[in-house]
Amino acid sequence: MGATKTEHFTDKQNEIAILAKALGHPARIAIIEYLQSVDNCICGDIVNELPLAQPTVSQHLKELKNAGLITGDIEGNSICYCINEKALNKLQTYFGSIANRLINKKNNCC
Amino acid sequence: MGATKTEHFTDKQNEIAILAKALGHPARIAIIEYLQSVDNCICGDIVNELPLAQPTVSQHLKELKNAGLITGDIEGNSICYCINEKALNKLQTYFGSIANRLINKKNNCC
DNA sequence: AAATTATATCGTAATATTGCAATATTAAAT
DNA sequence: ATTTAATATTGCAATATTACGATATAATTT
Repeated sequence: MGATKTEHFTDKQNEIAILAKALGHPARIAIIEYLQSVDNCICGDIVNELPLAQPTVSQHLKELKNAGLITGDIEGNSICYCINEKALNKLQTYFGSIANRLINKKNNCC
Repeated sequence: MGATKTEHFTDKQNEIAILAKALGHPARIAIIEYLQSVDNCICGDIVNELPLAQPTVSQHLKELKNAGLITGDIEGNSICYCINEKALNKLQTYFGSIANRLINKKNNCC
């Protein structure tokens, strides 16, 4: 054991869980916030921005990329990492619809 | 090593990461969706609803509770688990503002 | 071509997560 | 008081994550 039983859940549930999991680390939240704050997605400055060693940052970037939250394009010597807007929109829409449905609910005991 | 270096990140970053991490498993997404779908937050039916053993479900519920995403109130013999709307709203607001700021940005290279 | 710069990968130690059987706890029903 | 029911906790094995030093790779500059 130790591995998640993904096959028992729906594609949508797995998809959202993968996105949420990728954002389930403060360094990766910090990376997203940094990418969102800079205009020119000045790539590898992320390493300087974060309080972690270069290989660790590289690993976090890989996880964000695997989850589909960012893209990484080769730009000569360096790499241009950018937020994938679609993935962020998915999360916004998902949590939005859950939050909205909660508002329209009379909760008997909560 | 092996432990997350939370002290290097902001409270907000850690807070969002904790919420996202708690939702980073399809079983816990399924639990949230179930709680949101039932009107009466009929508690321990979650165990019957999920394709996992009772102790495993109990553990997932505990993690959601620790993250502040659900509450668990004793209701006689059983326990009434309910979604904490505030936590869901936090996520919606957070991803909403990131997504919105992305729209208002001219991306030079993405 | 050699040196430099930017990034990724490997290897590994420390720690965390996932899952469940067995068992404990607690309240309700008999 | 026992039994039943609902849920939590313990203990453990399998696996995953986090972090980083050392090293590899690949493009750029000298």
